[in-house]
Amino acid sequence: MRPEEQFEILKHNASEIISEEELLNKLKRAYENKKPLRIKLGIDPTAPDVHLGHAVVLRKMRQFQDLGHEVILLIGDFTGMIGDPTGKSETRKQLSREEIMENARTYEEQVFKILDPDKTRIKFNSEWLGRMSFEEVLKLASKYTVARMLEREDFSQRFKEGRPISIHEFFYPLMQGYDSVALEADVELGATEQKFNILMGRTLQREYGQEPQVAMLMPILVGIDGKRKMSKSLGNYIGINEPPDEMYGKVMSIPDKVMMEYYRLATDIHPERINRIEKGIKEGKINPRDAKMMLAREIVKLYHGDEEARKAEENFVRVFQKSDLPGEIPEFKVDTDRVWLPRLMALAGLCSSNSEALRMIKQGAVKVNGEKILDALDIEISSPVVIQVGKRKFVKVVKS
RNA sequence: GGAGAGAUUCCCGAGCUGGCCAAAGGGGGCAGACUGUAAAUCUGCUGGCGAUGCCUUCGGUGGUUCGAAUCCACCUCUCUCCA
Repeated sequence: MRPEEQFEILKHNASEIISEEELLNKLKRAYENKKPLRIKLGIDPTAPDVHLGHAVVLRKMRQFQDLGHEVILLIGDFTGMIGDPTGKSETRKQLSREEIMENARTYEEQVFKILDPDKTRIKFNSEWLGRMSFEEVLKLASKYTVARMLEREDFSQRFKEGRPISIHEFFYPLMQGYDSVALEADVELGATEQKFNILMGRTLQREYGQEPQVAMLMPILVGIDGKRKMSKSLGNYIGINEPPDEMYGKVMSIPDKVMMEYYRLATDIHPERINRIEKGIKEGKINPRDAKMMLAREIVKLYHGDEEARKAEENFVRVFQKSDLPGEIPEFKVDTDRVWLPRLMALAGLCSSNSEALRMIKQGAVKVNGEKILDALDIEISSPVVIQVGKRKFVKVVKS
């Protein structure tokens, strides 16, 4: 494909490209020399749950791949020892070789739902970072100043507020930047929050006599709470490995006001059609709920296929619009005839403790076989019993 | 190296003239009502335990006391100012 066309495709949805001109030039050169660009995406080996937020970047990665470029998934096994300084995270415990490999494997499994496994190279940055001598580290550290380091928002803010910053945290951006040097990356992809680190790569590449990489920054997808960025630790994420029903339900629970963001960043629907949907909602021609159902179906389809998406929608309608039981309810086996309800709820994973179960019961959140229960009773399990907690948690208790 | 300040339950943050403290208030979260598993609003809950009581929790370890988040000693960590 012609470089200009490639450029237009790649530019879509990106929140910032530094610089567009450089990217276009690199694309042109790659085209002329028939030498694909080398695209870097760094990932942390500590979070094996890939979610829709990651997918925004990964899907862009896939575009590069489909255009014939070389994609490198860089597993930050060495940088993972520090952890990207977010201010919250203290120094992370060092992961063992096995843990890292295990995490990397889990990661691959998920990531290859989006990327083409045959066209993806995987690298570990311990390969070069782990071998650096102290002298080389000093050389690296001399390339940047404290003042410039403090420009990073996270650092400056913590500095200003008198919160601790450990010296070794300064090394995170340096290390990430050095990865680009070691890989001779042409483009580094990341979320906008990665801007500082990715720009560091440019600086260091220049210092080490290479042509600087293009920084390609993708927008951050807001979590299902509609407020903060999607992340595992905030618990507001939709994992790409989640079962269809769960995924569908989570999409339905996002606030209306972020729905269009999801349309744009998490689906493959054509932008013009998205605009029409947006307009339709504004003019009251489309019910926001229906638009959201379409969105949910679309997202589920992406990761589970058409059929599963259709089933998830059916289930959703049945459970939440007709307040029926879901088609499939997870079973929980017990080997006694009578169980104290709170205990049963805790054992079946519907609540985290007996005490919480008691609270739930008191608040009228618990139904047994469709009947609201307000007292902590014993339950007979001679025949299967369906317990519902809140709107969405169901378990069928069966005697084993 | 010196001088001060501080570390509280998921988070922020009161309490710190010892018992009324499982610990105010807010945030977040969960649940109920209303809905479209949306938003807004109102209400309740928010350490564990078959439970009007008991157990573990207020940076760590010891101590004083009938009794300590609260007092004392030492330790660890953090911040601020000085060098």
